[in-house]
Amino acid sequence: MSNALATKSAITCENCNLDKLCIPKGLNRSEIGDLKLLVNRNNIRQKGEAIYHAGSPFRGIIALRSGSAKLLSFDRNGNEIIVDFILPGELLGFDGVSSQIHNCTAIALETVNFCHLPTRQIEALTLNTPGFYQVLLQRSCSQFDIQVQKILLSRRSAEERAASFILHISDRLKIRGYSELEFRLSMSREEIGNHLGIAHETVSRIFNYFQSLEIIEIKAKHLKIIDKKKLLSFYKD
Amino acid sequence: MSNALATKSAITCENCNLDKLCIPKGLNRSEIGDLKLLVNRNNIRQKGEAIYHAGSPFRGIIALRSGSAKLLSFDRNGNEIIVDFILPGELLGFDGVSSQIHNCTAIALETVNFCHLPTRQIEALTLNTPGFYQVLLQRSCSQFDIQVQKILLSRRSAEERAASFILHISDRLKIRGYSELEFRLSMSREEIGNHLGIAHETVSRIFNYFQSLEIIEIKAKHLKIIDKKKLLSFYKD
DNA sequence: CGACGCTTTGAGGAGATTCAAGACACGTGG
DNA sequence: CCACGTGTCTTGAATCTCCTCAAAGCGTCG
Repeated sequence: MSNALATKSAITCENCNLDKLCIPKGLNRSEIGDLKLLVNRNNIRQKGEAIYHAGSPFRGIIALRSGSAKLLSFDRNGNEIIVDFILPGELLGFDGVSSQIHNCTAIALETVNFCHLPTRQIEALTLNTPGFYQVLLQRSCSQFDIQVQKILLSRRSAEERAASFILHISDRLKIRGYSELEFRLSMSREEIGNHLGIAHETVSRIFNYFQSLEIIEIKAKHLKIIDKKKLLSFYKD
Repeated sequence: MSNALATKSAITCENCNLDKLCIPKGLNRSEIGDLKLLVNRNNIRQKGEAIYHAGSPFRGIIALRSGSAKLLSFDRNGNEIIVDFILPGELLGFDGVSSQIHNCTAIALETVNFCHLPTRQIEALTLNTPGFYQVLLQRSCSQFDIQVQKILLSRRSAEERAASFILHISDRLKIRGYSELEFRLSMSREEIGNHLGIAHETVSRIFNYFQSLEIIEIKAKHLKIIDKKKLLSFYKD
């Protein structure tokens, strides 16, 4: 699954199949032309490798082209806390903009291919490409909206969080043309629980509970949504 | 306390005593000159009144000059969830940038006085004032860093959250010249609990527990930090 | 001074965690 | 190709933290 979007051909921002999702969204054709000259493409990381580390200097915004990653911070005991999962077409790196030092670490959950828009080029673009600043600001502020959703979610029960997690991944995969009803989870139960703020045993119990209700079928990392309505009602009620 | 920063004289961005905290931070003198012509000053709201509502169109960024506010969203049952408290000198409104519709509601916790930088002027500034875009982007991305801290906090015990809350308010008041050890909480136990994700009875119990340990003295809304080190150790251990 | 809202305090209960042990899956080397 | 070992996932039982419900105390403001 993760390789479906990877390619060795001459993909640029103009023909990249992520064009509806990535930085170009919000730019016109000429502006995309500007952008493609400035982006470093075809950066690769293997599973477990870091894309950047917390504490390292901010070097620019990253757009995932294939594979998935986890964005994490550390609590006072050095335990990792997974702040977000990143899917293809999603942007990464905003945790370094404010202080110019990355606040989080980004690690590949499987082989990833990404584009990199260096800091210097961001500055150049904001001067020469009027629409670019708005795209970037809009994106960074949409992170704010997303975080509000996370706060709301953090007040809900473990079952609601698990349902929300599945539905959220499903939606994001659907947007980029994957099956919304059957997919592979690239992260472990441990990582899901960490992200949702619940124990991995609880994740396991709830997934199997959903299975017993014939809402989903789950076997290891392979997930199939059987009854989306019922899953939604779990999330909404 | 809340009135110390309010004033009826001709305060502009250049002589505003919040100049280290508000939008001008990061701008040079000439840029501040540009800004002051564009800002609407001396907007007032009384306790309980809204500064803006969720669902209303985004009209620009707001800078609190005096008083405090709560920023809230609603869960599926219509209960309010307090996303943040806003103190003087802090910016408000980023929840409307991404979709141009406010995602949250902002309500005064006491009489507030604020400046308003309208959308149209933001666009003009980004074209004519090179540094402005960076300030705005930096601010919106710093919200991201703050949200990461909130995720970390949401994993911790009720006692740790309460200690963190007190220390956080203390730090923010100190920055703008108030006593860091003795101050008035402008929000109720209910609102504190809502914000921290714990029941208001739990907030009350923990505050009184801290008092029994001679870490703080608390009487109604008046709070005094007796032993900051012990409070910090509660937060860090 | 009375009423209302906010805060405190207690008792009982629910949801999720922790600890522990067993099942399963996957990759490695023989 | 199978055996083995390691890490992941599942399942159960005991425990704990925090919530909910209830009632009384306190403060504040008309």
